[in-house]
Amino acid sequence: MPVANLAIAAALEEIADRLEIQDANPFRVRAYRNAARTVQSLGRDVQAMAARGETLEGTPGIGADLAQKIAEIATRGSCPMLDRLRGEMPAAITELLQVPGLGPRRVRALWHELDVETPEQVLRAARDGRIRGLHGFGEKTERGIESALAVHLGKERRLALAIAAEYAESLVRHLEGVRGLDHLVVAGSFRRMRETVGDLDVLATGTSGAAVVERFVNHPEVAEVLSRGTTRAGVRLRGGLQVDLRVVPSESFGAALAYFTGSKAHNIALRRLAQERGLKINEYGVFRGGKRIAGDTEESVYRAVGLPWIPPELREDRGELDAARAGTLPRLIELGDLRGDLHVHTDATDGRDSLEAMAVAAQAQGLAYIAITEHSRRQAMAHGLDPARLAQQGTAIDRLNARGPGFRVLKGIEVDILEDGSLDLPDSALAGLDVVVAAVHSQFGLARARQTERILRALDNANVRVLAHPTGRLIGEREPYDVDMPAIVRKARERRVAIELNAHPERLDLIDTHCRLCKDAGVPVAVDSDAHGASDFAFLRYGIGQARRGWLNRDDVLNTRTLPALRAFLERPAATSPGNRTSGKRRA
DNA sequence: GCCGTTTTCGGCCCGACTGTTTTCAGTCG
Repeated sequence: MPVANLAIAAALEEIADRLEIQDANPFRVRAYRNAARTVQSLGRDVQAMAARGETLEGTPGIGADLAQKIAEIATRGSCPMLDRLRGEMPAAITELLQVPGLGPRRVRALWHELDVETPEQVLRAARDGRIRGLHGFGEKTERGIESALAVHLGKERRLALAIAAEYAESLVRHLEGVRGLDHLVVAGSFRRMRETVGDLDVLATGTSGAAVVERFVNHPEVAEVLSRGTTRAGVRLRGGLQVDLRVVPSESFGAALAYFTGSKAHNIALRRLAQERGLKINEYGVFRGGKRIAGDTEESVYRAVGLPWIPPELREDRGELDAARAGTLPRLIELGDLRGDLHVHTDATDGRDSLEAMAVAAQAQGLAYIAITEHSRRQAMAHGLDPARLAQQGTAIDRLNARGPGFRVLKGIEVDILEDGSLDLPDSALAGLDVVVAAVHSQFGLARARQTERILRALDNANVRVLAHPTGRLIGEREPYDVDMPAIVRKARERRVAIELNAHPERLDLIDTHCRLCKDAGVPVAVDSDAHGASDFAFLRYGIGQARRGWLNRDDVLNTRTLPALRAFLERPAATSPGNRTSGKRRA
């Protein structure tokens, strides 16, 4: 999504937060939250739309009023209502809503009764014992707030999916031995393969909930038990990750799985659909009146409301229910569909393993080909290749391929896009390669227009076949650089260039909504590991998760193609007369 | 604030757990 959309969504969330603290109509609050979500996952740049005088009116959940407010926020960063709300309450107060255990009512009470408005002030009030005296608060609540605030002020709260996966797998192993345990699944955003995970939701079915809960709270990593009942418990692990467990009867497995997989927005939409049919969905099943009519499997739940099963990665209320109803759900790509990997490093530059070791590992992963794409010379710290070393590596690749048929190693490069949009290696060095992957590794802070122009110019070089990690973000570390992604996708279509979905767990760059942008434009996406070591091909699983979240099917992904079909795509258009914009080399 | 072949007003998803309560409000997912 364009960065500006994120800012607009944040402003809408802020309105919702402040309205909530003012005890506004909850459905009005929800309207703002829904609008924020819509703007955030929109493929179009709302700021650019506003500049053209277009609004979002008519988009589901956005009427005349919200459309007008969004346009104003897009133009000047705020709107009169937000200005007014900001004037009526302290600036930092919305941050308190992020603290577990603090909702709008308590935040309002703390602010009005104790005149505290920042996390630090509330923490001090808790430590001074000033909170327990307030109506509706007690000593335990005060201690809960104190400990939640200490965590909140300590560190960021969302973990990369790959890290969460290690905890999830450990928890599953720990619980598997419990007697009477039937199903055991980690649901939630983890199952939806979101790029970061705020907490883990473990769902179990079986005869003895108490036994499962008992085993669960005794996991060696548990630092604190937040709650425990006979069917549900919550803990915080030593690393700070919160894990919630829920145990339901086996006949409710499907309903509970759907329920705890979410997303919340998807569930709300699904239950509304059920309501229209005179049904009620909860975590125990689908009910007509008092009678249970479905719930043992997820399929049965969706069937009850007239829909086919919807893959978890799509459950974000971004049109999947309509698509399911229309029978147009995509047949999502699977890890096994990948035939190759077009972004791989070796120890010739900053990789950890040799060319041969990388080839062996890729083969073990089930791939039929890889492209070796080292950094170019500008990346001095990574020992980037100059033309001579690139040629040397080509010779080594020839030798490897000569050993026999079957697995193939392609010659490539991850060439730097320099600040002016030119490439870090001359065309003469690039022309002989099988695949040229271009990427930005410097000057992340350029203004949007310049950054976009820089990348567009790089794509005009006819040697470039793939644009790698298109926004340069590092999850939780570095923001994406500010680019006009719709413009880049348009250029990629025009130049027949693929766009990479970098599967490295810290990158996962392309994001899901941009995957859909590519899909809709017919621009192939390359799901690549960016492997710097033999074990890194395992990253592909996360790239596939992200691709599925972006609605991609096998045909949308470049490296599902057979080697001959891939080569056909990689082939440079024959040189033609200048000015032909779909083929031919650009003038230098 | 949005939305509507039953409605332009009156709806808007559902349940568990905790703590502070004597029957429930607040929060969370």
